[in-house]
Amino acid sequence: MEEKRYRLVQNFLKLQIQKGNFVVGSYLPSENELCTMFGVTRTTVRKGLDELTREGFIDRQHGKGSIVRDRRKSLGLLNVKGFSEAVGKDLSTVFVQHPKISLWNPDTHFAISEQEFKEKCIHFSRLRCVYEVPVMIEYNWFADNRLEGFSDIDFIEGSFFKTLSQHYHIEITGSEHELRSERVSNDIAALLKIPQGSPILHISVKFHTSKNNFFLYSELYCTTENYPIGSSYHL
Amino acid sequence: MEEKRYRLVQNFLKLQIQKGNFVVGSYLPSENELCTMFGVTRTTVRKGLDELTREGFIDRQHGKGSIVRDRRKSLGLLNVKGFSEAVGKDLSTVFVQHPKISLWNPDTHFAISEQEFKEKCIHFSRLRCVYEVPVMIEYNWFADNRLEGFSDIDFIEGSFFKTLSQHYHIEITGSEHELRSERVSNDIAALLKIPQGSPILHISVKFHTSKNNFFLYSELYCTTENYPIGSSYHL
DNA sequence: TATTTTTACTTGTACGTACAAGATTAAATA
DNA sequence: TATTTAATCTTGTACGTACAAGTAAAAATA
Repeated sequence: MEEKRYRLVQNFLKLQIQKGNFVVGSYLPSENELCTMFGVTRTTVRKGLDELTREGFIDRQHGKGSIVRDRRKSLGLLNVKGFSEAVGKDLSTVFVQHPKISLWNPDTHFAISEQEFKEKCIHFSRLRCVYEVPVMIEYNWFADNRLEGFSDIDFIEGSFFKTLSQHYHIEITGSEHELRSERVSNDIAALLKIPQGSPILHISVKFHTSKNNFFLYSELYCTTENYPIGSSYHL
Repeated sequence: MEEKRYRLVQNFLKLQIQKGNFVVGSYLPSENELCTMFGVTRTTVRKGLDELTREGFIDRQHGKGSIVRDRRKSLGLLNVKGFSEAVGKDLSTVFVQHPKISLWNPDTHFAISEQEFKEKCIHFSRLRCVYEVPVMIEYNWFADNRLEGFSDIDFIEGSFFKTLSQHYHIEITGSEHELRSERVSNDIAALLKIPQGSPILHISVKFHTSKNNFFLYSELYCTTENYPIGSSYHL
C-alpha cells in the first residue's frame, strides 16, 4: 500500500505552504522543477497541482506559474461586510473566555458524536468589534486531546484557522450552517451593548476538518444592523 | 480558434444532462465509449469528466462509472432545514406575483450594473409554505431580454433553477449573500402571518450564472422560529 | 535610444501506452 | 448447490512525447 506519487507532491507542497515556507502571493517551483525534484513526470506533478487548486491553496496562471492563495478567501466563509478585506486593524477581537477545558455546549444544534462526547472539550469565546463597537460574539467548542497543548499557543495573527493550519496542519474542508433570526437574550444584549429584545442573527456552525473525526462547533450571535454578514460561493 | 476537445465532451454531456437525456442517478457512457464517440483519447475524455465533476454535474465511481448528480445539492444553496430532502409535497409554493415586466428593485443591496439598469426587468415573488404555514417570502429580479419568452413558461417541478437549466441551459456558477436579522415590516408580517415587529431573517442574494453578465437578484425574508435556514459547503 | 523581434521559459492541450485496482458477471470447483 | 476462482468490464495512476499558447526578458533592428 504505497502512497500515490501525486499525493507526495500535493502533500509536500501543502505542508510547505502551511508552514509558511511558501507565502501567499509567491510562486511555487515550476512544473518541470517539481518533476526533477520528485523524479516523476509532468502528468503526475500536474495532478498534484490540480488537487491543490481544488483545495484552494493555489491558483494556476498560464505561462507564469502556480501562485499561493489566501485559502480563507476561497472557502466561502462568513465575514463581516462593509469592511475592506486587507486591513485587520479596524476589526478587533477580545477574548471573553480564554481556551479552557469545559463542558460540551448543552444546547448545540448539531449532533455531537458519542466519541466526541466522551472526550473532554475545549471552549473559548470572543467578542468581535468594529471600531470598538461589538458586532458579533462567538462561542467555540471542540474535542480536547486532538490538539496537543492548544491552550498555551497564542493565536497566529488572531486567527484560529491560521493557528490550526500552521501549528497542526489541519485545514477546514467544509461546513454546515443553521441560520436563525431571534430576539437577543439579556446576557448577549449586555455583551453586545444593544437594547434587550433586539433582533439578532444566530448562526450555528459545524466545521469539518482534514483531521479525521475532528469537528469545530461554533455559535455566533451577530448584530447585523450596521454590518451585515456576508458569504460567497464560486465554482 | 477551435474549441478544445475536452470542452466538446464536457459540453455535450452537460447539454444531455440539462435536457434530461441523462437523468439523475443514471450512468454516463463509459470513458472508452466516449473515446470512440468523439474520436479522442481517454486523457481528453477524463479531462472533460473532471470538469463536469468540478461543476457538480457528476460523481465518479471507481470501477463503476460516472453517475449523474442532483446538482442543486452540490451547490451549497440555502434550504429550509428540518425537512426530508426527498419529499417536496410538504413544501408548497404560492405565487404572490407572477413573472411580469417591472421596475428594478429600488433598494437592492447588491449593485446592479448600468447595462442591466438600462434593460427592462422581470420580477416575481413567491411564498414558501411548510404544511400550509408560510416560512419564507422570496422576491426575485432579473434582466429581461435575456430569457426569451420567460413569463409564458411554467416552472419545471416548481423550480426556477431547474427551468433555467432545462429550458435555457443556464446554470448557477456562484452566489453572494448578505445576512441580516431585522424586525419584520408590517407588509411582510401580514403575508407570513406573524406578529408585527417579530425578528426575521433577511437574506439578499446575487446569483452568478453561466450566461455572461446575467445575474439573478433575490431578497428573502424567513421566519426561522420553526424551520431554520441551512446551508453547507464541502470541498 | 526606442521599438520590434527573437528566444527561452512557463503552463495548457492532446496524443499513446501500460498496468493497478475496484466492481460485476461468468465459469470452475468444492 | 454453494462457494471459489477467473474473466472482463469499469475507473485510477503513471509513464513518455509533442506541440500550442501565454509571459517575460534578451537580442536585434529601426
